[in-house]
Parts: sequence; structure tokens; C-alpha cells
Amino acid sequence: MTNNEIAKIFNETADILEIKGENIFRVRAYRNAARVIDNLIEKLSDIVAQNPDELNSIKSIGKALHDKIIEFCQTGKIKEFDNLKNSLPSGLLDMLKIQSFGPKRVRLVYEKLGIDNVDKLEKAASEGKIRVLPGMGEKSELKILKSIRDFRTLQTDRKSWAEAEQILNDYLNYLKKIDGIDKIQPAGSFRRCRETVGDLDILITCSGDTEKIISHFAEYPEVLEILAQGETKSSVVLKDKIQVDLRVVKPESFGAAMQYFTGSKEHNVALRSHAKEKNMKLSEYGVFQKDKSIAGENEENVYNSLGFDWIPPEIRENRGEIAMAKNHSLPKLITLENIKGDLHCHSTHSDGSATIPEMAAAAKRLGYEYLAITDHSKSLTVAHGLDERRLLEEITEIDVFREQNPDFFVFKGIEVDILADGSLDLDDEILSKLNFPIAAIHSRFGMGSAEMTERIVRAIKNPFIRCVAHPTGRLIGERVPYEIDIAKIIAAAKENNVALEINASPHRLDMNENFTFQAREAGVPICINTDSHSPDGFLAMRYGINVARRAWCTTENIVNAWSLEKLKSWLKLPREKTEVKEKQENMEEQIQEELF
DNA sequence: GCCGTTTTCGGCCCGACTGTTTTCAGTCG
Ligand SMILES: Nc1nc2c(ncn2[C@H]2C[C@H](O)[C@@H](COP(=O)(O)OP(=O)(O)OP(=O)(O)O)O2)c(=O)[nH]1
Ligand SMILES: [Mg+2]
Ligand SMILES: [Mg+2]
Ligand SMILES: [Zn+2]
Repeated sequence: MTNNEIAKIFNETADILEIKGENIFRVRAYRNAARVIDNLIEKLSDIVAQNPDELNSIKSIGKALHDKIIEFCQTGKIKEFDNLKNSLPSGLLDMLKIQSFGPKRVRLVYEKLGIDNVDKLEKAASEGKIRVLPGMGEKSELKILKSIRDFRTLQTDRKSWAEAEQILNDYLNYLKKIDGIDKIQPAGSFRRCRETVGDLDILITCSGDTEKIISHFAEYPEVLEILAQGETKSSVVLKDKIQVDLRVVKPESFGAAMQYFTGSKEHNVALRSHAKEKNMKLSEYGVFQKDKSIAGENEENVYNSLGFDWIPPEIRENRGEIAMAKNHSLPKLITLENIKGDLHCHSTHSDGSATIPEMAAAAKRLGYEYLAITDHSKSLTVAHGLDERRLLEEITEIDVFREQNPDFFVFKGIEVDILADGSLDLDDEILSKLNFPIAAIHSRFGMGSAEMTERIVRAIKNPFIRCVAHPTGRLIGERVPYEIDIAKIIAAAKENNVALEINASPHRLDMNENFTFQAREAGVPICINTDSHSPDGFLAMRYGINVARRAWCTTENIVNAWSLEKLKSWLKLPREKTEVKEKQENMEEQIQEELF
């Protein structure tokens, strides 16, 4: 039983209670708890089994939900939830997904007309049977029919941040063509750099006529449908099947509007509550103290006027950042400019398209000081993985390169395959001749969690491995992460002083933000690597930076933000080993000598 | 249902758009 199962139950409970007309704050409590549980990395079932008291320290979980979690972990179900679910037709929950059709209307048509699924609602609306209900009319029926068509044709997954960026930039370029715009900025989950975005949110400031700007927004040729169009905001759906929300405010409200429109919603609610406690009011128009505006134009001033440091958008998730902003203890988040090298890339020796000198030159152009060449190992035949002989050739080539390029350091690496039993594709003798071997799984993804975890932990314990690449193996939209015990992987990495990778390739982003958050909290060193197979691949670094920032990482946490000197001394640290300790001791002298 | 250096009870963010209404409820951001 996973956390996500419990979160889903709480979300569904909230939906059912809301349809039943329950107190909205009780409904919200379920949704808050669901969200907190979804963000939790430790498994609730483990907590319940090992240390149930720990449940009490989880925010938004009180006595009632605490008991429900225990019940679910012990019996596999929650009686009250089952009863609730049986008390309503399940089709009502589908109806909630229809735009502009919420819990009140679901209840209305169910009670008055016996409508309990989307098909029946569509039929009733097309037969003019909805207009007789209080608050409903002819236009409502048309809107329902349109929304149901959208529900059937436009339902899509959230888009990746990288894909959304393309769509956004095209739209921004179009919008900028009109006169009268003061500032134009992306907001919402895109500005917070979430891995995926549900829609795009754009803020515009203008001192004059907002109507012209909003019409221009709605007349974009890529617009499929206009959902709403008023004097300060509009929403459209694009042919790409993504919604775009526009908000327009006066320049003096730019900062407050950015704060509002960037969110997250939970962050906003918490921040506004703090304002209220101080007898102030925060809205998208500004910070107000007895109806007088005391901040608004500048976002930093908005935070400062409420007694908080400015908070980077990436961490505005109400995960404790507001308290830290109050006592000036926010982390100084890693930036792209802090990155000094890339510790996972490929050359023509395996499946890369560029030579080692070409890759190094590209890294140098980015201002990097070092690079690790980590080609594939022999068992990955499709990628022309290196056997011992070819790896020795590569090592020799790097030696020559080093002599010719004293101002740039190339680490001798390998992305060695972790075989099914956790042993490595190359033996220790050849690994000892390298200075940045990383390990990764490229085969047998289907094994169970316990076995897979043991497999990776065994690789971590190898004394020559410095990093585990793409630790969960997911390919976004293609392959789900393999089952592993994340807590155990983190503990092993910490104990053995092995780094875990944020693979920055937009198809991977692995570790993801929650895994990274937990790894950072445990003090595990983290690499942000692009896994480049060509010089252009290095440009993906910024996607990995997004993940790291959202996980609260600073330069201290990120191995490839360290200076070459610091990185080298970290690599020389003695490592506690169990399985292979004796072997390591024998080879210790050799390692120290040959490391660089 | 959760939560507490002003509280263990009484709050819980604030505002825009739509369609219906004659002053506002519902939905959404
Ligand atoms: N104060 C307040 N702000 C909200 C509320 N709902 C949304 N917002 C703000 C914060 C959001 O980040 C922003 C944009 O709303 P969205 O629904 O697009 O959410 P967001 O972009 O965060 O996530 P998404 O990826 O689109 O699902 O509007 C709310 O109920 N109250
Ligand atoms: Mg959004
Ligand atoms: Mg939005
Ligand atoms: Zn690779």
C-alpha cells in the first residue's frame, strides 16, 4: 500500500463530502492531508509499522486522519470511506471534472433530476431539461454541452516543463507585438519550475486600456476555445490542448500580482493568513494596512512588508519556506552559474556523437572547469559499451588530452552497468584506474523492490563507485520508475559517501524533486549531470537545476558546483566499506597514487 | 478536520467571471 493510494482516498473523500454539502473546511482538511502525504517520501506503511508516533509530527494530519491511516495500513481499507463511496453513484465524481460544473451543481442535478453520470447530464442538457433548475438557464445548458465535449476530447496529462516552455515562448512573442504592454511575465507552476505544468499562467501589466490586450490574447491563432474573457483576466485553450490563463493588472500591482499568480495556492493561502494575523491584507493588488497600500509594485517589497525575506519561486510550496523566510534562514539555492562541470557524458568511444576533445571544448565554452567522460560498459552492446581493452585505450587518450590541456580537467570515468545480481560489468582492477566511475542500471528493470534495492546498494558499496546515475530509471511518459526502497538507497549512499545523480535530461529528471529533497536532507552528495551524448546535450543542465532548486539544494549539496580542488579532495576521502573493505585496504595505496 | 508566544474553540485567503438573479451563488484562479 503506497502513500499515493492513501492520498487518493483522502482526495476522493473530499470530493464526496463536498458533493454532500459538508463543511468546506473539513473538505479542505482532507485535501491538505492528501497533498502532504503525496509529498512525503517516507512510506506511511513503514512509519505505521516501525514508529507510529512519528505520524503525529506530520503537518495536517490530526487525530482523525491519523486513525484512518493506521486503519488503512493494518486492514487495507478505511470503513468510513467505503461507506461514503457506497452512498453515492461513482459517476458523480466524473461529473466534477467538467469545467464550470462543481459540487453544488452535481448535487442539484442528482437530487432534482436523478442525473448520476456524464452521459445522462449531456442528454438532459440537450433536451432542455436543465434550464428548469434554480440558477440555471439556456446558456448554462449550452455551456454544459460545450464543457462535456471538451471533457471528452481535451483531457490530457500535465505537460512537461520543457514542452510548455516552447508553447509559452511562442505565445509571449505573439503577445509582445501589441502596444501598451508594460511588463509581461510567466507565472504559476511554470515560474516555480515544476516538473510538469497543468496550464500556462501569464501576467501582463499595463497602465492604459486592458481590453485591447485581452482581445489580442484571445485572438491568438493557436487558440482553440475561449473559456472566459473579462476586464482583468482571460482563459483560453490552445490547439496543443493546454489551457492558458492571462491576468492583467496596473504597473503599481506588478509585484503583488506576480506573488499571487506564481503561487502555489497553498503558499498563497498561508502567506495571506500571516498577513491577516498582522492586521494586514494581501491580494494580487498589493499589501494593505487599513485600506492603505504599503507594497505592490515590487515583489520583494511585498514579502518584506509582511516581515518575510523574498522567497524563490521554486520553493513556494508551503513546505516550511515561510517560517524560514521569517527568521532569515532560507537556503541560498544553487544556480546554473554555480555549476563548474558535468560528471556524466558520453563520447564516440561508446554511443556519443562527439570526441573527447569536442566534448571538453563544449564544456569549456560553458565556463566549466572539469568534465567526467563516462562511456558505457561492455554489457550494453547496443551502446557499444567498452570492455577492459577499449577502456584502457580511452584512459590513454585522456592522459594525452590532459597533457595538452592543463587548464581543463577531464576525469576518467565510466558508466558501468549494474548487473542483475548487483555486481558490476567491469572488475575492480580496471575501475581502480579511473577517478570517476558511476554506476547505472540499464537492464532487468522488472525485479521486485527488495531485490532491486539490494542490487543498487551492492553497487553503492563497491569502493570505486562515486555516483549512481538515474537512480530510478524512469523515462518520462515511457517507463515508470523501477520499484526501489528510496530510504534504503539514501542511507547506503550516505554511509558510503557515494553521490546520487539528478539526471538533467528532460526525458529523465531522475532523481525527481522529492527523492532529491530527501537525499539532501540526509546529507547525501548530489550530482546534477546531463548524460550528454553530444555537445548540445550540456544545455540540459538547467532542467536539472530546476529539480535541485525545488529540492532546496545549495552549492554545498551539489558535487559539481564544487571547485576542482574540493571535488578532488572529496574523492580522496576514505570510505567505510563492509563487503569489500579488506580488498580496498589492499588496494588503498594504489588508489591514492593513481586517482588523478 | 486541523490548529494554537494573544486561542483547546472558533476561526480557516481573497478576488474575477459567468449567468442568473434584482442582489448573488457557483466556480475558478
Ligand atoms: N490566493 C489564491 N491563489 C490561487 C488560488 N488558486 C490559484 N491561485 C494562484 C496560485 C497559482 O499558482 C496561480 C495559478 O493557478 P493554477 O491553477 O494555474 O495553478 P499552478 O500554476 O500553481 O499549477 P498547475 O500546474 O497549473 O496545476 O494562481 C486560490 O485559491 N487562492
Ligand atoms: Mg498554472
Ligand atoms: Mg492557471
Ligand atoms: Zn549515460
